[in-house]
Amino acid sequence: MKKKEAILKVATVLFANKGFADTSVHELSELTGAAEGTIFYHYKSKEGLLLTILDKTRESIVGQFDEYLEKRSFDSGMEMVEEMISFYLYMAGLMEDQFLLLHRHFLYKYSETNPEFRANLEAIYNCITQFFEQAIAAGQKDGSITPDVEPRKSALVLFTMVDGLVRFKNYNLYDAGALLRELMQACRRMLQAH
Amino acid sequence: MKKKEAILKVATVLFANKGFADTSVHELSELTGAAEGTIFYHYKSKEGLLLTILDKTRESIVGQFDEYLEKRSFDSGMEMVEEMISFYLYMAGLMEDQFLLLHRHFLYKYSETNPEFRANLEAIYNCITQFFEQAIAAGQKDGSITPDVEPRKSALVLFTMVDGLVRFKNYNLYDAGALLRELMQACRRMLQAH
DNA sequence: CCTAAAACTGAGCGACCACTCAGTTTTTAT
DNA sequence: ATAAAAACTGAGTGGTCGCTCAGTTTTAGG
Repeated sequence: MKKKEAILKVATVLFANKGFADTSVHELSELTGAAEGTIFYHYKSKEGLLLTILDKTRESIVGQFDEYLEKRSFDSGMEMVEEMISFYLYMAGLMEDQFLLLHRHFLYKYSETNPEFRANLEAIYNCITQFFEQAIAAGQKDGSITPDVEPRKSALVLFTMVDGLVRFKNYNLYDAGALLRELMQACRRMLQAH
Repeated sequence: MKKKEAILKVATVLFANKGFADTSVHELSELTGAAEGTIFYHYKSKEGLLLTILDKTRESIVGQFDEYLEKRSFDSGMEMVEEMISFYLYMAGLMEDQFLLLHRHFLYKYSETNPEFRANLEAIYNCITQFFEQAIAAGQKDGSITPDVEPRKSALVLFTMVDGLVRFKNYNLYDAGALLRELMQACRRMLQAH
């Protein structure tokens, strides 16, 4: 069971950082110490390996979000929004390769033809956006968030911002850390009741 | 000169939609009617072809932004911000393939080792973010935008949002059109003076 | 019409690709 | 200890890749 895990781990890093087509099975074999045949023994194809990685990624992300929100409680909806943004960015740092992978276009190409890819991606995005939506709806109930915004759509706009920040970091475009404070302030201004 | 252009056009579409590694020179040859040798006659390598595409993309995007902002004038900084967001999204629709290409990771991989890639990407991002920054600074002067925000960082947050929306559209994640109104409202709330 | 430059061709090359399979080693259960 | 199952191996296969190059066709100027 050692090599099976090693293959998955190394493949996650390489697929995320080098790309799917640019990572050869030969390379995976060299870096894991497993023969090429072993890779195909555990995962029937290179695409199958990618799907397994995506599966584990979904499991991990959705699991950690569920766990976090079960344990935590919040004084207000607005606080929940802020804490969720922090937690998202914390997770993106913790699972850097997986979040980088989620920004890779080949996943979305496969999901056009393979429903298993599609289902995993949808599960991840739905989980996150739904929690944002719940937070906004809760905030509108307790008065911490303005009733002028539409919860679902605002949740997507929030996600756009947070996910964009992660993309900045992953693509080495701008210093994401320096923007965190400004992003938080922007979200607060965007949602706060008067 | 006919085939040289055709190669560039077809390659732009395929690199953006299928990816760089997943597009073969053979395929480009078939779709353009040019022999494989012709492609290497005009562009010394596949990577050279990609660089030429990026070069034209930068030229086009920066050129159109400059032209737009030279011709237009705005009543306030806030209006300029709003119009720039509209124009960005308008351009992203007009040059769909080029904007999709800019979200492709292979460009950022090449830019780590090839300064010509880096320079083109920086020119594009600097152009857009600087105009956003100018708009915010102008708004702070004319009183339409709150002095509480830092122009440069807020410009990057704005860009995060707009670029994220384009990504949603390109990746077929959510209906970007339905989010436009909410995004605009979010930007206004985020920046408006009291 | 002539000629030189520019545009174009496609067979061929070595390298690499994902994947297979017949056989070996290791693990597990009895 | 033994046998069955699971894990693992790596040489081999057919195919595709980016790219070259010797030669042909088209274009442009005098």
